[in-house]
Amino acid sequence: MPDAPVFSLRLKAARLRVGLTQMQLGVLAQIDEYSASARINQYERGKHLPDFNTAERLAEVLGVPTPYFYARDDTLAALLLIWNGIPAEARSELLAAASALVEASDIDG
Amino acid sequence: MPDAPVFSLRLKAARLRVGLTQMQLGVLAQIDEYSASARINQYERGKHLPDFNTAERLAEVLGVPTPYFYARDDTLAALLLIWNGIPAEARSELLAAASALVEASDIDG
DNA sequence: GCCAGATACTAAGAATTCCTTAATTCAAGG
DNA sequence: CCTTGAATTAAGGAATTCTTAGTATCTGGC
Repeated sequence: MPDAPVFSLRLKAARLRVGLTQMQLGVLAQIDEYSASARINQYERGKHLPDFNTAERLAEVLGVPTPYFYARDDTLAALLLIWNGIPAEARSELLAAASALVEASDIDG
Repeated sequence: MPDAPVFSLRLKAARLRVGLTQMQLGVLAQIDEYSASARINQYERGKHLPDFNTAERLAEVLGVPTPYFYARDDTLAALLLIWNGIPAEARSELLAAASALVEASDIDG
């Protein structure tokens, strides 16, 4: 299967990290138990993509921010994974650090 | 319109920042000129959502990372905006800073 | 106020995509 | 082998989006 959608790769990676089967993931994300397995498989194989609400439920179950599923850049994906693992205060610090980097790159071109 | 999809809000905000009309944005994102206006409008009004490929083209035109469209959290959305405005080296620094924050919050719980 | 052009917005059927169902394939143990 | 759980697939029904054509709203000039 050439060029699987980003969504497929990220979903599968996240599911395997957590250690769920396709069916388990689907059921936890409130998909009907009779179609849960097929649907998660279709997402991971790149056959279909879920709507946004489903994506959000999958993200919650897997402990990732929803945007993670849509991040083609691996470095950004890594950053998004970290985002969900730190408390609100640390998130603010991170945003401040990012703003500082903007200033820096603006200055020295 | 109660609870417009995140995508709608982010798309409109990004388009207005850049200063394009709905039609201009659609055409630049390679949508047929006869349907460009209607489609962008449907996205911004939350009537429909685009497929992933279209979302990526819109993101490129608007100078935002694709995941930005799916970020419900405003703080994360701000971070994603910064991401596209800094060079690769600064991105690595940001990821390193984020990793350091994980260590910190792991330690002092 | 009125007009004209640009921009935003909408309805509805055509086109496309996803979801459900039922079944098949694959892998690891016993 | 045989069984069992997990992964995978086909195909039609269900749901969504896209195209088309048109209406509405806004803005500047007169």
